[in-house]
Amino acid sequence: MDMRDIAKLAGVSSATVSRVINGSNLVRPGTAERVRRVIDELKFVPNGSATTLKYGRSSSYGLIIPDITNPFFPEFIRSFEAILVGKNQDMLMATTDFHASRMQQTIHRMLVRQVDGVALLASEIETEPIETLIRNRVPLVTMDRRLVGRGLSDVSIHYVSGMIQAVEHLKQLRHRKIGYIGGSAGLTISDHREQAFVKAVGRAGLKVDPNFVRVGNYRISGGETAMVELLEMKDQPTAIIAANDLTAIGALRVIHREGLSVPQDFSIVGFDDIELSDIVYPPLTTIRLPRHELAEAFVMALESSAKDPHAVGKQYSVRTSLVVRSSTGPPRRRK
Amino acid sequence: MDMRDIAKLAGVSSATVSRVINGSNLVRPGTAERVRRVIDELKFVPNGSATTLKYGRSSSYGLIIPDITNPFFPEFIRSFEAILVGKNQDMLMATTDFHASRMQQTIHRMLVRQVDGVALLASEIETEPIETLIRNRVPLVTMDRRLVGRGLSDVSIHYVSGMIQAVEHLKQLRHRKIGYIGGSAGLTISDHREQAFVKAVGRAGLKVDPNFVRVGNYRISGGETAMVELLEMKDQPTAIIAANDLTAIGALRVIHREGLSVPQDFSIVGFDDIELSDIVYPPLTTIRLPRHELAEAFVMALESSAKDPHAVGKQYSVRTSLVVRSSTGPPRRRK
DNA sequence: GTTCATGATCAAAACGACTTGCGTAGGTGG
DNA sequence: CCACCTACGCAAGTCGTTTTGATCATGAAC
Repeated sequence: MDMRDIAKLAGVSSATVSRVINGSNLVRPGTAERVRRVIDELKFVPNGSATTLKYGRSSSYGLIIPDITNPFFPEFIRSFEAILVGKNQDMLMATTDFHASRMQQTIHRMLVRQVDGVALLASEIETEPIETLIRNRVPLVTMDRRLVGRGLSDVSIHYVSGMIQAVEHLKQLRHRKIGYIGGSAGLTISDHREQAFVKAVGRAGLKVDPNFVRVGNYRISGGETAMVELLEMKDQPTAIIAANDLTAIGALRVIHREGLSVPQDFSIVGFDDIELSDIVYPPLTTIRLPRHELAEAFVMALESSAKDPHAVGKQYSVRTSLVVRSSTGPPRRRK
Repeated sequence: MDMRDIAKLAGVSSATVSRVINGSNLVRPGTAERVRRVIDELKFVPNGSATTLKYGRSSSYGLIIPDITNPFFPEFIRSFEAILVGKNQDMLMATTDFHASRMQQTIHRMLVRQVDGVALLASEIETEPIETLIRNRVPLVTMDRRLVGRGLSDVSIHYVSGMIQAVEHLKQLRHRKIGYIGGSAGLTISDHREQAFVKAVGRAGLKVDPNFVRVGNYRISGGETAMVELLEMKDQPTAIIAANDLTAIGALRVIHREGLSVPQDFSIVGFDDIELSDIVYPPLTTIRLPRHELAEAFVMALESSAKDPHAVGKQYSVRTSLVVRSSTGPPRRRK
């Protein structure tokens, strides 16, 4: 069943049917009504690939994320999808599982599908896949890469704002030795978070002890490993800020496993504010990264680039802020 | 850039390019190599909508889920996507957020996109959207609906196997009063879980006290509300099985909040075995629903239906089994 | 009653990949 | 030297929608 069948049954041409579907005002109300009735009766659904072929745009955006198992992403996707649905756009989601080859494959698939733009939240961002997209005139929006260009926008996260609040909060509780468990080594996004930490500590007039700064992997396991290392040290921090909530939860588990408690023995601060952080025990003090605003920024960036793929993209920014719960408190007087 | 440009540059006709891409043996190796080189150099990507239009199939499957925020689904999606990637199929994901209107919208979008099949894991399954798909000859695979037909398959979950193990486990610990917190009222999938519970308790020679059976909403909040109700009762169960892990975690939180402890005051058993269940305190004893096998069953069903959309679908089944952790133990001797 | 304007509708071309039947240029074997 | 085969070119047609320049109908103006 195609548009011509509808046209025949409604006694019009396929051009008129097309006009009715797309809401052109060049059709008499009576004719339009007749056509609509036939469409409803036959439950006609237009063939999207024909439209895409003809029109060159698919009304869909690609979304590439590293790991859907990290609760941060589902919460982001939820907002992202909801916004797109309101704009009659589809979402083509793909995960890379941190593999460069998956990334290549994924981008190729997005090109085949003629997506109108790609939101790239994967951390292992390399130049090659990005160039592939740009060359094919597919607008790209990255997260926290802080570079823009033709058809290339970026949504950066203002880590420092939340980080300063966190350090200030810990300082007021009389913490002086603050540790940090980062993300995976070598990712720019991890660097940004760590730099924000260093900056915030400096601004608070405290010192960063390099021994208190460890790497993780953005997952629970990384937080665990790093915390084990910290516990083996003679001199230990009294408070720890983690690169994300999962890392913080990993640290939490190790502390409990060792018979120590939070916040008495260690204060812990996470990052992201995933739903989970309010569920673990004790509920996590964390730096909130607002998912909905992030999703909104991405969609805005995608839309404006899709409208004019030739234009130079914009730099967007999303602020962070501290959410105080129960995993932070005054340090125990030890020694 | 299209196939003809490639043809021109390689000094062949577009027919030959097509033959090369699709691996026909009617091309001399040397020629094929030359064509391939041009494709690589220009990073040519064929236009998927043209192919879809011509062939009527899009090499993509739709996936509809109710709530991506429930960790069960990301874990499922992860497997589902990985399997599809291996088969060069794309995934069009959509969430309904439990709204029937979203479901309608979603299905319409899948039809427009010419998906080769739809995996429907949304619980609020109604007949209308299903009929729409069947009418358009789009193979459909449902979860736990236990109905098959032309182009309609089903993957059912064998709740009873795991449920019997759970009840048996509790019985051996000397529990006699076992409660149940279900899913949302009125969903068939909730009924199946509850029936499995009733059946398992009966088989263990115990009685089901209707007062001990409560409804939830598959989320933490539902588990909390139900647990509050149970705690207000004079006569209380000593063990509780929940319809999913989130519900169990909700119950857990209320118990802790009331200063009681698990498993001393209550034994708790969850359902799903999401990663989270190993992270909460105490780690949850739960009935494992293997996500990867579930995803495999879905893909198998989709593939066989896509091959022959006219054939009657099959009924698949995935078994469940108990995972014992620390949220279950002997009941405290009260009264 | 003819002319014109205007609005509604039509027919045909275009989008890009793929197929196919037929034609032909080379090379090989007998 | 003829027959045969292989590897390709060529050109036309397909998929379903959108868009275009062209045409038709209707009514108003003269």
